[in-house]
Amino acid sequence: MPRKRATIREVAQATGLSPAAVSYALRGLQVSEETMERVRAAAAELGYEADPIARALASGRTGMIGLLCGSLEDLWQQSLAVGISRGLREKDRYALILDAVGDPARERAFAQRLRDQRVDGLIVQPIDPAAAFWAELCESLPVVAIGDSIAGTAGEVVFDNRRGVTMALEHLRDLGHRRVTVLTSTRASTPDRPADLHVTAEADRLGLDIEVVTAPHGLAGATSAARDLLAARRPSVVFCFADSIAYGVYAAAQELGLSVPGDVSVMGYDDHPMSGLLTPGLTTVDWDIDGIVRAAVRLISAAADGGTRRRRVVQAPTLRERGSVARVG
Amino acid sequence: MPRKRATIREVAQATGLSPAAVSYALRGLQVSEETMERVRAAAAELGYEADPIARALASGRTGMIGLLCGSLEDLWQQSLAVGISRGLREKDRYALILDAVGDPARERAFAQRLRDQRVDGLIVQPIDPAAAFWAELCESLPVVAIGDSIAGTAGEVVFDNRRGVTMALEHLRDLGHRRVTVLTSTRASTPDRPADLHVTAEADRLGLDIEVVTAPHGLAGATSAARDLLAARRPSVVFCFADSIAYGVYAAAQELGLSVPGDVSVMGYDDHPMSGLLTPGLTTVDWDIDGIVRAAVRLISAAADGGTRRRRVVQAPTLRERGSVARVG
DNA sequence: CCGTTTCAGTGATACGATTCAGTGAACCGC
DNA sequence: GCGGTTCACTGAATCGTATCACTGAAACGG
Repeated sequence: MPRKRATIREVAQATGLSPAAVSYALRGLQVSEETMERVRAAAAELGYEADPIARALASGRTGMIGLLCGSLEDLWQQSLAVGISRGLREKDRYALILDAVGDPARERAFAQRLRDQRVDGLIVQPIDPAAAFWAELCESLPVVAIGDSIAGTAGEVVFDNRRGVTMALEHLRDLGHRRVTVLTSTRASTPDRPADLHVTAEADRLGLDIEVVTAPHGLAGATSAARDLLAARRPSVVFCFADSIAYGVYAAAQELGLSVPGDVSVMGYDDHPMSGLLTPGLTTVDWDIDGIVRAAVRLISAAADGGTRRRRVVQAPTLRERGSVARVG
Repeated sequence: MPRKRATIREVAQATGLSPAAVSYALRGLQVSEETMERVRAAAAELGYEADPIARALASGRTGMIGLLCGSLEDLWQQSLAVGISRGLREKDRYALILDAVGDPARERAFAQRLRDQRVDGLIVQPIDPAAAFWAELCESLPVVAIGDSIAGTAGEVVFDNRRGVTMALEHLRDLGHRRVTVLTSTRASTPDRPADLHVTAEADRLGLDIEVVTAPHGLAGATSAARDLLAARRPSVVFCFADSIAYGVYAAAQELGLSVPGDVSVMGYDDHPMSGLLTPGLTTVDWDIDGIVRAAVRLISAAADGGTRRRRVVQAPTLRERGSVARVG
């Protein structure tokens, strides 16, 4: 039978102190050096460790940070989640990760569930940044948004999507492409997503013809959408709004016996570690995932520790040219 | 200011019942149909939802399952984690994911931390299945092991590694390879890992020469180890003990201007979704990740719900031949 | 030497549920 | 109409910690 855990009361008894004193001592508060030592010794002796649940109930704090992902089918978001999780660990916090699977309703339900779980803060890659419930949520706990901006957050790490889109489209134009098919996913389907707007605006400015196609989320969804697309009309270039969507295009091209970039050029957006390993390497827009992770962890830690200044970090893109876009015309 | 949450007491007051009755009613226990309806209505009216923390303290259950990963640098383990997390959601449970980053000491600390968090069960991909602390842990909560067997678990999903290794090595032998370099990672560095044993045993049986090289964990570690390996002596084939290690070999080969499989053949182990997208596709041993996810979720749910029968699921491998292994001799 | 701070520690209560033992009423068969 | 069940519900204890309001003693300045 599992030996019952020691409680704070037993430590109190062992040291002849009150439970309150022990509670303070173990957190290095209000007590003399000597008592602290004594308490620590007794705690070690009894194998005592504070019960996180009871602690959470009493203090309202858990040490956990909620991480609400838009869709973990996306490999880039997986990398982000893993990175953030590890970054938080180094700050002695834990990540509670939930995956909205591209569904706004689930995003809402999960966000509230995380609040109920008393996470000390929430990092979110919003699917629907314009939704109303965020306002209420931001009032009851610090929120850091990644990607899209949400009103009322304690901080945000946003991508300069205008710049990223411009970079990508200019690159395509410079290589002679005139008509661009944009392949996005349901993750990005909210009508007024800034990135989508930028695409049409920038395409206009650059004199490019644009066609936007939306794929179901996930590698399978992207592959099947790409298959339909490539089979129906063969676009000269597909601009994918996530590297993992581009992977789907590679897969579809392979199935159909088309060569990249010979028959169809592909441009990505994200830079996942695998993108350099494909043949040809995927030309993409790199958002510096490590930088994003560091910024997000820093912002949420500061906010959860009571920091009050609202911070906004704008991530600058870099073009990674690897060979998946051909020169034409 | 955030409106304070409604408590069970307020619902009790609103319905004229005792808090106990409300508690029962909301869980569909012990009360009349009519009262249940009344309570539900009042709860909805007040926007009441049970506080998960208080509930956990009182009942000792959290609805969470701990997921302790060996190393999330490994893309395959990422897929596994995402899948399990989603599978648990469908059973109305949440996953608390921790990453041991290939470090046995951390594995131990995290396992105990998860127990303290009162997870209802623990799914683990053990780094060090022989460690002593598992026994104690298994006594205090249901544990399901994936990959390697641990004594005392409530269930396990193990891979028929003997069979998988045999498949891979026979395939290499059939294609004429006589000397095989095995590239493994620190994740697999425990001296007596069964899979390693199988390699030498099977190699003996098949009359193959074996050389084992260990890489640091993660894509970067694998790449640098592969770079050293390929530069020093050019093996005819590298058998990687995880697809993500194979990705490192692809990267190193590309850097060094070597072709796969022309200059060096590569065999993987896992079958990650990306493996089919590389050029050439990675020949690998597929463990049916969806099957593993389903089995693990089923086992831990049963155990956490009080099921008592110890279950063992043996996963059978399939060879995915894709073209990264050349015929020689 | 007095009044005020500071220090170290105490006792009680709060956090918000679950759960156990018990209670009165209704119902049962005989 | 009586002992025994069952039903629907109540009251109180419990989970293990944090925190608030105090208290007695020591330290301090003038």
